[in-house]
Amino acid sequence: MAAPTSDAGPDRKRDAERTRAEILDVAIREFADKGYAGARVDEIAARTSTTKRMIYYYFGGKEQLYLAALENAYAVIREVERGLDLDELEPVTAIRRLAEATFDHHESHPDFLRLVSIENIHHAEHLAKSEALPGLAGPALEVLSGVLERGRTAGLFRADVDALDVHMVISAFCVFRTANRHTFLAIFGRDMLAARDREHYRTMLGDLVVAHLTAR
Amino acid sequence: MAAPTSDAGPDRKRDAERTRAEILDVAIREFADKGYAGARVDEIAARTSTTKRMIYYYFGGKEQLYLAALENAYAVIREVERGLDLDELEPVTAIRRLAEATFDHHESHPDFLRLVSIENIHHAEHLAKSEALPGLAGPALEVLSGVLERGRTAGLFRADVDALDVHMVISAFCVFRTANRHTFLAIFGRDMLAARDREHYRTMLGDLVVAHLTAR
DNA sequence: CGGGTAATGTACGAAACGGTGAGTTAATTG
DNA sequence: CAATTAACTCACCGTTTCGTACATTACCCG
Repeated sequence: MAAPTSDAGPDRKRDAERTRAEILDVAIREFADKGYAGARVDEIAARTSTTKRMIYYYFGGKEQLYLAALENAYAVIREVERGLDLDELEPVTAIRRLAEATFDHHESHPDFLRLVSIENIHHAEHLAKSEALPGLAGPALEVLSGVLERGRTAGLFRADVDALDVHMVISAFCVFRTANRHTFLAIFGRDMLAARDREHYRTMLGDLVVAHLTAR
Repeated sequence: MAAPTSDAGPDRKRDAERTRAEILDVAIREFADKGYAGARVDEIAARTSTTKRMIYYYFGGKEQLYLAALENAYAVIREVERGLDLDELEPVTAIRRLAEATFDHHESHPDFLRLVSIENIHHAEHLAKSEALPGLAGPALEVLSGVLERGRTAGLFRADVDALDVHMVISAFCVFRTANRHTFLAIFGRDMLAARDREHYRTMLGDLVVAHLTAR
């Protein structure tokens, strides 16, 4: 009489959604860790409580599984962006808040970044096939545009910086910090993700963006 | 009597160095394009004028070949850094020059960046084995430290920014622009490497760094 | 010029890998 | 309860892929 919500075990009931989700979860980690070509379908299967056959049953193949993992990662970051409410804040504070939210997300979701890096190595050819693609740009830019507009009319920000460029600077900083962590550590001996330097980098990002927007 | 320096052809003499160099050249492109696991030894061999056997003869195996490619890429960027002479320049100009040199190098050597990205996916485990590793940090930082010091004593720069952080910002910008080109294009419809925007990004990087250094 | 060695070409093996055919058990439904 | 379908298991296949044993050719030097 074990509850059907129990984790694993011999009395685990058949559950399509759970099985699918488990495969996807393991796949995200495996792809993020080894890259597309380096990931092994057999290995993914072995780390689940099901078999390799189920991967093909639910996803169709390695490539579709990878795409599903990638889309899932992007879906999560959109959640964060939507949850932000910056309209009430003073422009400079709002920009800082936005930068810090991006910073925090990248730090707490390292797999996302790794998948993006991997996707870039493959020239974003899988992402191009994704049906979710059109909706990906929206949230981040709309929020940012609003804040910039307010800052400009208040005479606080330069007029010649566009939203996409600001987004680029924020992303570049956060992406570099996590995506290039290992070579940076190997060469310069500094771990950009070390806990003790976290606040330093977090405020540095805010400083950087605000300085750029308010320069001259 | 064809010159032994001729490119290819039936009368090409035996030449160990040339063969080795040709393999390495092809390998760099192949690894940069497909990643470590995605690259195929047979494919690399096919693109050279020699055979797969030679790869094992000269390099020992796929992993050693990859490491050789990676080291070669790093060797090239150090050349650029050494060639810079910023001591005569006014600090603000010197910083701009340094940033632009990094910018230019990343633009003209896309393979280098891709190999670094790939190496990060593999947690820099190959780079850690490299004997060339200790010499990699030097040049870039020494030059930068000097400029910062001069800027500080001249009262131009903030006192609380260290060289490695500045280097990080410059790298982050340049790396993001090339390493994340494809997903950025797919999502936002802007090609960060488009020729028409080149000057825009180049001056933007200078603005960004200088604004950060001179803020407050 | 002839022996020796460095350089190169050929052909193949063994294991890894993505993918599938066909049957089996559990849930659902009339 | 029988029939139907969804979820799942197991064993297996063909190909790719890294690596190598072995034969062969060009070059150098006494």
